[in-house]
This record gives sequence, C-alpha cells and structure tokens, in this order.
Amino acid sequence: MNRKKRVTIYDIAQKLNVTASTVSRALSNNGYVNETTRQLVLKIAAELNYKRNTLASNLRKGETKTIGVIVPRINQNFFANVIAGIEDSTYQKDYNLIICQSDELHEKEIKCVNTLINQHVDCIVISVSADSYNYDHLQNVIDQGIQLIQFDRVAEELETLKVINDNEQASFEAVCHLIEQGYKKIALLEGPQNLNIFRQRKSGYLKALRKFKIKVNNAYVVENAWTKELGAAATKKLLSLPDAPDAIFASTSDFSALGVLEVANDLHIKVPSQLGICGYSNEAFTEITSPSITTIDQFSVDMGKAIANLYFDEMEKAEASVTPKIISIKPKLIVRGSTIRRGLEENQEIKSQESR
Amino acid sequence: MNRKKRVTIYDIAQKLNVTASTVSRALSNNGYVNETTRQLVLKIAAELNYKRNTLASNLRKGETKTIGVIVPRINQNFFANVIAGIEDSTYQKDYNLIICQSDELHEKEIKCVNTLINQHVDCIVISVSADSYNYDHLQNVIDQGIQLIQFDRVAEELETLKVINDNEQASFEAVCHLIEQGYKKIALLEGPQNLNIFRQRKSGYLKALRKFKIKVNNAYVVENAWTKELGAAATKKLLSLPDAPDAIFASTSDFSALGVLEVANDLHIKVPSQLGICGYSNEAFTEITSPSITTIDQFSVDMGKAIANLYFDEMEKAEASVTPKIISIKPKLIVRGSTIRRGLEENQEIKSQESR
DNA sequence: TTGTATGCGTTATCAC
DNA sequence: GTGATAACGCATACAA
Repeated sequence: MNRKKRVTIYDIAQKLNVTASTVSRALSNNGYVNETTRQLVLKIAAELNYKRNTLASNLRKGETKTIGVIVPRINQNFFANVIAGIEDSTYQKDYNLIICQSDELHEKEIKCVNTLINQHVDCIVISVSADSYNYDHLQNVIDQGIQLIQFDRVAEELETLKVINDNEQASFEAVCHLIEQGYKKIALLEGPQNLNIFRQRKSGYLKALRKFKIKVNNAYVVENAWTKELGAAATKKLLSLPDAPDAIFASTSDFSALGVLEVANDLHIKVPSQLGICGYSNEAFTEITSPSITTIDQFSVDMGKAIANLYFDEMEKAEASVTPKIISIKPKLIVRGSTIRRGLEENQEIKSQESR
Repeated sequence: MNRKKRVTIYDIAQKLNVTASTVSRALSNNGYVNETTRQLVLKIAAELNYKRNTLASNLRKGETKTIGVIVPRINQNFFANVIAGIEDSTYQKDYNLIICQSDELHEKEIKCVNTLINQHVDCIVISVSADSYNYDHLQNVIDQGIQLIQFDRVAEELETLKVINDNEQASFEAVCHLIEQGYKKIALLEGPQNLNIFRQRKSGYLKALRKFKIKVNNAYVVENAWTKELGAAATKKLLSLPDAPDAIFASTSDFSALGVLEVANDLHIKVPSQLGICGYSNEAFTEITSPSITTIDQFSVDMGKAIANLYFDEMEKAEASVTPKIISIKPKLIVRGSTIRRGLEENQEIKSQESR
C-alpha cells in the first residue's frame, strides 16, 4: 500500500496565505475568526478533501473521545446487544468505541486493558471474564485516571461505577413463579460462583425456597451447568435421581435451559406438566421452542444506553463522586409455555393477587 | 474526573540519567542499546507503571495498527460473528478494532467512514447498508490511501479487496435440493435488489429453475420479505393464491423463514409434506424449531478471519495488487426437517448420485 | 481578528 | 552505545 500524504491544515493555510492557527480556529469553531476567512477555509478544506487528524488533535488535547469496551464474547447475544446500546448513545456524542473480547480468559483480559490504556481511551467499560481471579488490572485503570465502568459481571469489591441487573430479585421471582405453578422440587443449574451474577441468582433461588418454607435439597443444585451440553448432562443426572425434581431453573442461561428441554423431549417427559423449565436471558429462540421457554429479560440494549449515559453524566460533574453510582436495572420475568401448568384463569388470579 | 498526568519516557530517562531517546530505543527494542541499560529501563518502566502513549507513537509513525469495521448492525448474528472472527485474527497481531454500526442508514455509514478516516485507521472493513445509493464515501477511503475491504454486501463496481459468499451457488443448490425433494412450485422471498447478495440469491434461484426446466411464475417472487413479519405476510398471500406454491425459499434470512413456518403452523399446513421451507444464514434457532429449518451456513466467523488475513497478506506485499483479490467462501446447505419430504434412503441415493 | 511560539509523547536521523 | 534535535499534525496562550 502506498499511503499518500494527507492534506493538513498547513496545506490549507498556504493556499489562503494565512497561518495554520487561523485555519485550526476556523475548522474547530473556537476563538475569533473573521466570518469570511472562516467560510474560505471551509471551502478550501472541502476542495482539498481535508480530514482532521484525530490522532494529533487528541494528543494535543489529552482526550480521545473514545471508550473501550471489553466483553467476554462479542458474538454473544447479550453482549452484542449491550454494545449496540452503548454505540447508539455514544455515536450521538461523536465518541468512538474500541471493542475487545476477552474470550473468557483472564490473561487476555489484562492484555485488552493495557491496550486500551495505551490508546488513552477516556473510559473503559468491562464485564469481567469467567475465570478472572484478581482485579489488579482494573485497579490499574483507576490509577491511570481512566473512568472505569463495570457492568453485569462485576468485581463487587472495586469501587467503580456499575450498571447491573438485579439478578437476585429476578431469580427470586422466577422461582416463586415456579412454586406458584405448583412445582415443589425445584432444581438449580448454577454458574461459576466466582462471578457475582451467578452468586446472586443462586441467592434469589434460596430466598424463594425459604419464603415458601421449602427445604433445600443439595442434590438439586448442580454446579457449572453453563452450556447447552452441560445443561443436558445435568438434566439427565437430575431426572435419574430416586426423587427427581419436577422443575429446573437454568439460572446460567437459556442455552442451558434448551439442553434441559431437549433431554426432556428425548425422554418423553412432558413439559410443563411433568417438568417445568425456566431459563435466563430471553434469547430469541426461547420464544419459538415448543413449548416456548419461560425466561428472564435483561434489557440488554437499554443496559448499553445506561452505561453510556452514566459516563456522560459523570463527565459533566467536576469531580468524581465520593460513592460511585450503581445503576441497577430490574430484569423482567417472561412467563411462557414451559412453566404454565395451572389453568390460565387460575394463573391470572394468582398474578393479580400478587401484583397489587 | 481528575485525569492524572501519566508517566512518560522522560520520567524514566530522568530517573536513570539518560535521555528519552535511549529509553525509547530500549522500550521499542530497536537501535543499539546496552543490554544493562535496557534492563534498567525496563525495570524502572515497570516500577513507575509506564504505559506507552499509542497516540503519540502512532502520530509519529504514521500508522495506527487499527482496523475500522462498519456493519449495518452489531447485534445481528452474522455480523457479530464476522467481527468476532476479525478480532480473533487481528488480536494476535496486536491490531485494534474500531467498530461502527450504520444502522442500515447510508448517511450514518458516511459519518462512520469519515470518523474512521479521521482516526487514521490502516484499513476499513465494510458491509454496506441496505439503503446505500452511492459509493463516493468508499471511493474517498481509497483516495485517502486507506486499504478498503468489502465483505458480504459489496459494491461490485468498486475495485477493492472483497470477501464474499458464493450466494448464487448456494441458492442454486438450495433450490435444486427442493426440486429433488419433489417440490415443483417454489416461491422466492427476495431482499432489496440494490444489494448484490440478494441479486445473486435470486439469480441462483432462477438458474435452478432453468436447469430443471421449470417456468418462472412471477406471482411466486415476493419483493422485500426481509423480516419475520414480512415473511409471514408474504406467506399468507402466497398460500391464498389459487395455485399456491408448495415450497418457499426465504432467501433473505432465517427470520423470514421463521415467519413462513409460523404461518404454516397457524394454518395447519404440514411442513415439510405440504410445504417445504428453506431459509438463509443458519441462525441458531433454525435447529430447534419444529420441524427444524433447512438453511445455508455462511461460515461467518471464518469469513472474519479471512478478512483479517487478506489484509495482512496484502500488507506484506510491496504494492497493491493490480487486480484486487476477491475471496469467495462457499456456503453450505444444511438440510433439515423442513424440506426432507422423500424417504431418507431415497434421499441419500439422490445425494450420492449427484455428488460423485 | 490574526500571527507567533510552544508543547502533546514518541520516534527517526543525525552527530558524537 | 548514547545524546541532541527535529518532526508527526494540531491546538492554544500570548502577543500584535
């Protein structure tokens, strides 16, 4: 590639017999410039197809108007949506996004963080990887004076801006719903407990059982049933127990719930009458399985927008907040075929009793 | 936010009583530096938590090791996967990615292009938006001496590097498959014909009909049936025709095919016996509908990797190729329940006769 | 209203 | 081997 020399403000200045500073002022619309010379500069700039060199401008100004985003997987629905949401809000303010994916690897996550620091991004938005075991690299971000915003999977001990879901409450409601549908032996597929979100979801599950005075059966709690395959395997085990569960809450993901459903179908176990299934995330496919899967919507795009807005709000304030703001978005239980066991009328009744 | 002053090479130089140039050489490992001083520099740099300012470095060097990617929608499976593929390959070479989404809007696409030019990215990777009506902005990229790579949806008339699917061939095979399954009246749901990919898919459809000497019925060709809703609406119309089709090829997307399936289910039309359905893209859900949907896999992640590698290959060459390289990835027909009408044995036979 | 001078942090090209 | 110096392109304090 022969990279041609680009047009600079000096080229424009020369053409007009003014200095670069005048051109700079005219183009960036700050400081006094004679309106006619300003128009002239704009005209020549357009003619020469001038493009401002953001690198130089940023170096000079010490800010990049760039936000770095680190997610475990770009092509996971939830994260793709959050990114889309962030992009939507930042685009309007002429901010750029640099996207990195950690591939769920702590080491790669550290490399991503360093890259973003080197790039002098103004803000780093991160959802930590599943195998993260310490947070020195995030502390480093703070030490460098870069705004840090954690979302969804967060290191709770770090005092940073956070945008999270109320996972505990959502789980609680999901399990209550199952109980209200008459399920009594509810199993939990849980995710890596070093991640806050999975701890919270478990805690919501326990809370619901406690509320209805149902004893916890440890055999019903399956660790690390994260993927469709693991969900399926866990289900096979659960269903072969002497006292098998009558409902499974796949708190890890809808993929896991899908694994449950497929095993149930294979074993000719009727869903929802014999087995209730609830997933997490409201992946698109949950609507079209048969039966459709009850799940929890996380408002991922809105979460992205909330992140961006949180950043802009924080920027407007002169100094950092003493206690960093935490925004909690309430997820919503989406009740579908896989858990509606009681007659619809009866069900409606329960709902209306509950809500107000 | 109080952005603290960062550590620079001068700070390190001062500590060691050497000059910045020595430090620079030591850190970037080029030019002669005494091994002991080099180690010393590295040590102090680590101690002070020095981070190179990529902005300054890039400005000086005139390259950014950054690739800009513009897609219509970040959170569409296909694009998210392509991005993940690009990221995977570029990460290994320490390249950064700046992601933009055009939201299918030509005007926003232009703004994205300009942003990336301003950022002095080394390469712009783009899949054009649905409503793009001219390509001056892309020509502009070339004029600025920035490498341009188009993928999937491309402006064919622009001589740039391209990574595409062989849409025509894939469509051809899909329709041939339908015909071999005994479907005779095959409808086509087509997308915006200003996009190359939809033109090609239509052409593959026509080619298959021609091969089997089936006359084209214009009533069977539905324009702009892109989304699930539009696919459903089109299906209702098609099925109410006096001479209704017995198969529908939703060349636009699997979402459209899903719309077809849902309408068929509602109308109690049996799939695949009464109606065959074929989609496009191999979205995750096509596997779990009932029946599962026959579709075409585009190897999206591989496509992303191919894009990155194409760029690196091109960079290694001293000059741009005379005729820009075009990489065509052969998509794969995934035959599933929605089109398997003949007995499996018979079907196998046809297949084996065909292939070799 | 415009010009002059300087610096952002790094790297490349000299000279020593 | 190391140091001095200029340059990347732009923005701004200050002088005119």
